[in-house]
Amino acid sequence: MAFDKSQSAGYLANHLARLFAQGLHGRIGPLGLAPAQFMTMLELWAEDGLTQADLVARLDVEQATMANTLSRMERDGLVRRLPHPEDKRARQNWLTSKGADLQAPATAAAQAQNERALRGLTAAEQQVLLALMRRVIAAMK
Amino acid sequence: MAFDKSQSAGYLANHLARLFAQGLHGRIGPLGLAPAQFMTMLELWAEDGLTQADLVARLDVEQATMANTLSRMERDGLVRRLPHPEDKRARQNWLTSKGADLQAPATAAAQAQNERALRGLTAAEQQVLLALMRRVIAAMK
DNA sequence: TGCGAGATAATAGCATGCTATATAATGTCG
DNA sequence: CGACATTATATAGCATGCTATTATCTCGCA
Repeated sequence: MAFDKSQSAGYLANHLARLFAQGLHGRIGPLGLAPAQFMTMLELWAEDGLTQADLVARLDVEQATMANTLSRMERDGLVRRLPHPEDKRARQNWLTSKGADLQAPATAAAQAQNERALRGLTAAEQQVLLALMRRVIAAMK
Repeated sequence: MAFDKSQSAGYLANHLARLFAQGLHGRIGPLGLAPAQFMTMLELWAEDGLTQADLVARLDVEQATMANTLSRMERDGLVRRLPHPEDKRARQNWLTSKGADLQAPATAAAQAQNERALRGLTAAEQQVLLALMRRVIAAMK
């Protein structure tokens, strides 16, 4: 029995994620944002001044991955990284005004990408898909 | 209204794919295979001697991505890349015996990873998830 | 108090993925 | 036949993601 990739959840998840990333890249790239930067900005738009460790916990990526992403975001003028007032090991990540101003256009672009991707599904099917993905994620963590 | 990542198909797809990749990496890494290499091997196990262009079409990755993956696979002794007998531009990718021998253990590992990920869903729910992911992928291409 | 464990971040090294180019071979058409 | 487009592959450059390691700093507890 051959391994059928169209019956493999892992294969489909990988393919789905690549297509989403490409689509998002095309929509937010013109704003000066990359996909992983956008994910990080979402957290900072919700609560500014988070540390790298905070972001690692909220986004479930490795510390080294977040360190590199934050470094590129600082280079690109999206955040400033200032010493934590109570812990000399840590740095707080604060949005620049440029970074803050991107919230509306970037979230609109991401929403448009999600709608584009899901437009062939009914509202009920969309909710089923999201719920099943959340359950599988929770089961794998 | 804040953008809710647990309601974003793109965010969930990214998270899901990362978890699958980590799990698969842990299971097939000991065999000497990386995830993208496994995906490529699946096609070669089904039909040996495919060209890079064949693999690009079947796996829906960019040509440059496949070029790099095949180069690492050759370096790792999984494939041999020989001149195409009828087209001097192309090279055929042939499994080594080492590569061929990995089919059973690697597909078993991938199957185990899929089962691990989906074990919290009923068989019906699993089929719904796969079907919805396939439809979204088809809609985005 | 002071030492060792734990926490925070940076860095090195690698695999995947992308876009953009470059090179060579093939194919098409006037 | 020969110019031009097309096809097959390679390479450069970059973003994301991972594991492993290191340097600092904080904290709890003997």
